[in-house]
Order: sequence, then structure tokens, then C-alpha cells
Amino acid sequence: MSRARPGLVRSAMSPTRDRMIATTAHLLRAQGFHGTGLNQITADALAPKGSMYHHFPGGKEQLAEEAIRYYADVVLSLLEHCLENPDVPDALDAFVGALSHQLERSAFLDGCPVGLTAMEAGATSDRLAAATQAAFDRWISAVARRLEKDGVPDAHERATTVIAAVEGGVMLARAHRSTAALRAISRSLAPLVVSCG
Amino acid sequence: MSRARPGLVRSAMSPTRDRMIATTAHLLRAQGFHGTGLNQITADALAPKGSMYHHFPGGKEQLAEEAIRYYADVVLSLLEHCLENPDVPDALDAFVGALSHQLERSAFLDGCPVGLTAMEAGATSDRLAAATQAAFDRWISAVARRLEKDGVPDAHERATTVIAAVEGGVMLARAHRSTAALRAISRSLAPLVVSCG
Amino acid sequence: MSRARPGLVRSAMSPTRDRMIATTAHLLRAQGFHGTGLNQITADALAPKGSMYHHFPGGKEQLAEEAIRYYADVVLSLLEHCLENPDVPDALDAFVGALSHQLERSAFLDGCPVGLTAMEAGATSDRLAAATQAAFDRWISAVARRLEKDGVPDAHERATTVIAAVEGGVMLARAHRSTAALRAISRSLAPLVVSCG
Amino acid sequence: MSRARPGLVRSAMSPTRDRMIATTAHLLRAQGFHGTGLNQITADALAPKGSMYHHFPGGKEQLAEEAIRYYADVVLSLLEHCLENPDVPDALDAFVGALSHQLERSAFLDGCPVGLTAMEAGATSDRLAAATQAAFDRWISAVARRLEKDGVPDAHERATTVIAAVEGGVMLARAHRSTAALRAISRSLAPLVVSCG
DNA sequence: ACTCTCGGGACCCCCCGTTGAT
DNA sequence: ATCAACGGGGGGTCCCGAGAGT
Repeated sequence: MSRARPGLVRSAMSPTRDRMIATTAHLLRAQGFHGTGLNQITADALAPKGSMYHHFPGGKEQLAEEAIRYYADVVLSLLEHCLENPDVPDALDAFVGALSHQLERSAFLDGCPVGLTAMEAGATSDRLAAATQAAFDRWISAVARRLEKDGVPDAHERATTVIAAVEGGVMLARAHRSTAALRAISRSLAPLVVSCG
Repeated sequence: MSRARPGLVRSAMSPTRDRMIATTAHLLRAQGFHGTGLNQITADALAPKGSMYHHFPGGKEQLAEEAIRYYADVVLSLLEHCLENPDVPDALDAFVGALSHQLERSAFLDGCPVGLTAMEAGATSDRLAAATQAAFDRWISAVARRLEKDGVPDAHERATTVIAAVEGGVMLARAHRSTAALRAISRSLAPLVVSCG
Repeated sequence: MSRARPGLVRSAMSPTRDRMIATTAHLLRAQGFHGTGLNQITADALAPKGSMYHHFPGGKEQLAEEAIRYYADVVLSLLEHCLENPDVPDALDAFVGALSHQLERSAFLDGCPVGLTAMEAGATSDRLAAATQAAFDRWISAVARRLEKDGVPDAHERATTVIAAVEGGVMLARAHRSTAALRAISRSLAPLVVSCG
Repeated sequence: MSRARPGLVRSAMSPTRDRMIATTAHLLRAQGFHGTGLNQITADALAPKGSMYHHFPGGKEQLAEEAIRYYADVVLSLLEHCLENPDVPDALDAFVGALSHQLERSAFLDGCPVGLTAMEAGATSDRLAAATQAAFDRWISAVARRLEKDGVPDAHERATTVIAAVEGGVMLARAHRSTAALRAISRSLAPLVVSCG
């Protein structure tokens, strides 16, 4: 009877719900968890405030959790797409380039909601800490798998370094309002991601 | 004669003022700019609430700005102390180890207020963006000078990568509540900071 | 034939409906009208939230109205049972004792929903005012009939005083978290309810 | 130097504060604790919202507590004034008459905030329970002292009954929107408050 | 006949960052 | 150098319809 199996295609459940998650992810990038109010989220998502409580009984924390999950998915797709490149330094460059492009297009408003939330609320909320941890793990694993395939030694450690440096690069980019740091990082990291490095 | 020369011996102006700055720096590490209230700052600093706008006419933003400057000084001292080590990878290890120690001692509450503020408010407040930018620049320059002294090529780019990766590592440490990522980063980055790398 | 005769066998209409009424009566005793939410009622009654407006199109007000009617019935039964006692002071003592027992058993949570609702919403809602008025009238009449039978003068006035004092005693009991006041009232009122008083 | 000694003449501290207490007492009479919002209180008292938290750091509960204390004082004055009457039944009649007058003048909106709060929140909030208990105790004591002076036996028990019956009478008056019950109670109680009763 | 999802504002209490008077 | 006073949101929950589906 064509009813969505609950838990299977969550994103098909409700357009309002999805809009709220996407809006939250977006606002989280620019303002962080504490800087983003429910009023702004519902206003930007054109959602009534009463729906908040219906779709996200866990409140703002649940909403942020799902927004992080959503954003982690999006970035993972981008990352995996880039990693299809035969050359890993090129892949890294493409990934960093995409992030740089987003930063520039948004006047350096769109940072990384995962890293920001990890630093803001990671120590307070177990729920958000778990969500950010999972996001990082998935990204690191994606890179690590590619490095392993290429026979790069210490694949997981290096993948961790790559993700950390990119996150730090986004941070620097926001502070400097320039993507120069990101480009520098991409170049410096090249030797780390090749097997002869 | 009772007018302190601005910027020179600022820290000698008022013990209350200094306590507020140090307290703010500490709270910013754990909760970020928007998550930290003036009430908590004045309470923790044992400062009367009314003094806030006497000492910091620029309000919360000025207070955060000075806290970031203060924290940047402290970390710069630590960094320069570590960089006196004859071996740069060892220096990096010592630096990362000190940060790890702080994280562990504080149950991963004490992150980096500079990076956090850069992501939270960097796009909104020019003042805070400038403060975080300056902090990063000083740290990067300190590393770059040492690399140049050792004849490492692309010193500034690599120094940028080092600082970015360490900041990203602190982020990962908070998310995972473990310093494993920081240690991995320190190891992976070693080849980048030696002249034969 | 499937139409329940309204008012006659109302309680046979739906077990869910009855459970909601009983639950509401119970919550009204402890928290009052404004302090009791529909969410709590439906949750405690294990009733589906969507059924609310099917069973009670008049909303919360209708639900409270029926709960008061229901509670008035229960107390009237208790009162009439006590009044079968040949001695009216003994009857009063038994009635007050039963109320005291309920208060003590519930840690003084279970007061009187009728009196509480009368004071909370009696001035606002005609519907609830009528329901509480009817409840009080039935209780007073039950006492008055017995007093008349015993030849007590001013039966209705004295019955009114008895009910008022008992309601006030429940109030005092809740405030003091002690049933001492109720016992005192029962003793003091004895001369009023005998013909030679 | 001419500054009000704190704690001595509390009511002289701030006119805004006093207005808020009086307004709260008034609203509590008609709507109860849960039915009265802080918005309405501040609006009716022509007080800025931010002052709430300044004058009453304990929030709504503290405000209600002080309102109850204030109202208890007012009623105690009235009661003691009435009890100066040489005849206690007359005194009781005058007291009940004053309450009746208030009820009628306010279209039966102005009940008793003490009794209402005792029933609404007495079981939840220790603070409010204590405040209502103290109010009742003072009223009962005032009556008991007078009865003792007249040589009435069981003075405290009878005083308790008087206060309970009057409170219950106010309840009935609100339900019936008539002061008939209060007048009946006053008459019925007369024999209890004279020494030969 | 009955239930559930989803939506819809209004409003809750609390606390925020800020200032005028002193 | 201080503090009482100030408005304005903060997140959260309220009671209640509309629609589609058993």
C-alpha cells in the first residue's frame, strides 16, 4: 500500500521536515548552534513554529543532530566523487577547491557545521558529540580506504591528518576571508597521500 | 598621570579587568561566543556586573576580542618555547602534547577559542574576524620562521598547514573525546617540517 | 440502535473516552485546569491524541466539564453512603475521614477538582461554572435532606456550611500537608448537624 | 544617609516592584497561578519585562510567594479590624460581608489567591506551600486569639473551622455567582464563636 | 466511526546584552 | 566604578484544526 516504510526513506517523509533540516544545516554553518535560533530556522524554512515540536520532539538538539547527519552525507558524496580521480593529490585539490568555491560564493559565511558544532556543543551534548564524531569518522574512512587502495602507508593516520587540515583550513579561510590557506594546505599535503611519500 | 599608556601595559590597568579577560578566554574555549553569557563571565570572574561597560565599552564583542588576543599571546609563548627544540618534529610533538594534556585535563572542554570564535562570529563581526586572523597569523609566522631557519622549502605554506592541522586536530579531539587524532597528526606532519621532506 | 442514549449510559460509549475522563479528573485534583495539559491527559490515559476532538469536540473545557461531573458522582456516592450512618456527626466524621485518607495516600496531591476548578475557571467559563455549581448543589442537597430528616433547623444553610467547611478543610490540608484541620472541622461542626444544636 | 535600610521597609524599595506584587495578587485571585502569565502581569503593572528578573530573581514562584504574603497582610488587617467588634458573630458577619462585597463588585472574579494557590501549586512548590500555610496560620491565629479572650472553648479548632468555612464559602460564591452561601455560613457559624455555644 | 499525521500560531518562563543615573 | 532598570528575543510547549487514511 505504497506507504513509506518508516526509517527507510526518511527524507521522503515530509517536505517541511526536510526543509527544516536543510535550513538548519545552512544556518549552523554560518552561526553555529548557539547563534542560531529556532525562530530564525522556522522563518527561513517557511515552517510554522508548531511543526518544530511535531517533527523534532527532541528540540533544537535533535534538529541539529539531523542537520549534521544530513550535511555529513552531502560532504561524503562530494568527497567520494572527488576520490574517484586516479590521482589522490588531484582528488584532494578538487575537494578543497569545491569547499573554497562555496566559501567564496557565500562571502565566507558557509563554513563547516560539523566542526563548528563539535567545538561549540561537543563537550556539552552527548548527542551532538556522537553525531559530529560519526561524521568525521565517515569522512576519514573514505579517505583512508582510498589511500589503502593506493598502498599509502599509515593510511588512517594520514587520512585523519587530511581531514583535520582541511577543517583547519576552512577555519583559517573564515578568519582571513581568503581561500589562500586552503590552497596552501592542498599543496603541502600532496606528498602525504602518495605511496612514495 | 593616572592614565595607562594604551596597549603597552594594558595588563597593569586593573586586576578586575584582567580577571574578566582570562575568564572570558576560558569560557570561550568550552562554549563559544554565543554560548557564553555576560552573567556567567562576571560571576566566574567575581566581577560586578556593572563594571562590564566601564572596562569594556565595546560590550561583549570587545571583551571577546581581548580574550582572543590574550589567549593568542599565551599560545604563542608556548609555541615559541616548544620551537626552541633543535628538532622541529619534536617541537611539534611537544606543542601538540601540551594541547592534548589540556584537553584531557579538562575532560575535553578546553578547545581553542580562536578557531571557535573564527567559525562562530568571524563572518559577522569584523572586529572578531580581525582578532582571530591576527592570532592565526602570529602562530603561523612563528612556525614559518623556524622552518625557514632550517631551510625547509615553502615554509609559510607548510606552517599554515601545520597550524590548520593542529586546529583541526583539536576539533577532532573534542568530537571523539580522545587525543588519538592529535597524535596521529603530529606523526604524519613530521616529514613536512624537515628540510629533506 | 447503535446510538447511546445521551446521559443515561454515557459510560458505556467508549472505554477510551471513560479513561480520559477519569484521568482528567485525577489530574485536575492535583494540578488544576490550567496546570493540566492535553498532552499529559492523553499520555496518562494511554489514549491516542487524535481522538481528543472526536470524543470531546468542545475541547479541553468539555473534557474538564465531564471530569467534574464524573467526580461529583463519585463523591456523591461516598457522601450518601456515609449519611446512612444513624448519627450525623459520625457520618460527617466518616466522610471527612475518607477524604483525609485520600489526601494522605497521595501525599496531599489529591484535592478536590470541583473546588479548584470553581476558583480557577469559574469566573471565565460559564460551562465550568455551571458544572461546579451543580456538583456543589448535589452535595449540599444530600446533606440537607439528611438534616431535614433529623429535624435539624435551617437544614440547607447548615448543609452549605458543612460542604464549605469541608472544602476549606481540604484546602488547609493541602497547604499544611496535614489532615489535622479536617479533623478539627469535623469535631467543631458536630453541634451544627444535630437537632438540639 | 537616608537610604532605605534593606529588609526593613521592603515595601518602600521600589514602586515598580510593589506594583508588580499587587498586580500579581489581583490576577492570582481571578485566574490562579498557572492561568496567570508573566506577560499579563508586567503589562497590567505597566512594568518592563526585564524588571521581572531583576526584582524577582526567583521567577514567577517568588513573585507569587510575595503576592500571597502581601494579600495575607491585607486580609489580616481587615480581619483584625473586624474582630475589634465587641460581638464575635457581628465581627464574622462584617468580615464575610466585606469579602462578599469584593466578590460582587468584581463580578465574582476576585476570589482568594491564597486558597487557590494552595490547591493549585501547594503540592508542587514547597515555597508556595509554605507561603499559603503561613497565611492561613496567621488568619486562624487572629480568630483564635479573639475566641480565647472571650473564653470560647476549643478556640483554635473553632477558628480553623471558621477560616475553612469562609474559604469554602468564597469557593461556593464563585461557583454560584452569588454570595448567598457566604451569608448562610456566617449565620450558621455564629453559635460556634460564642462562649455559651 | 475512529485515528494519525501534519500544521498553525500564540504564549510560556527565563535570561540576554545593554544603558541612565549616580 | 556601580547597579537598578530595561526591552527584546531565547528555546520550548500550549490547545487546537484540517486532511487523509484505515
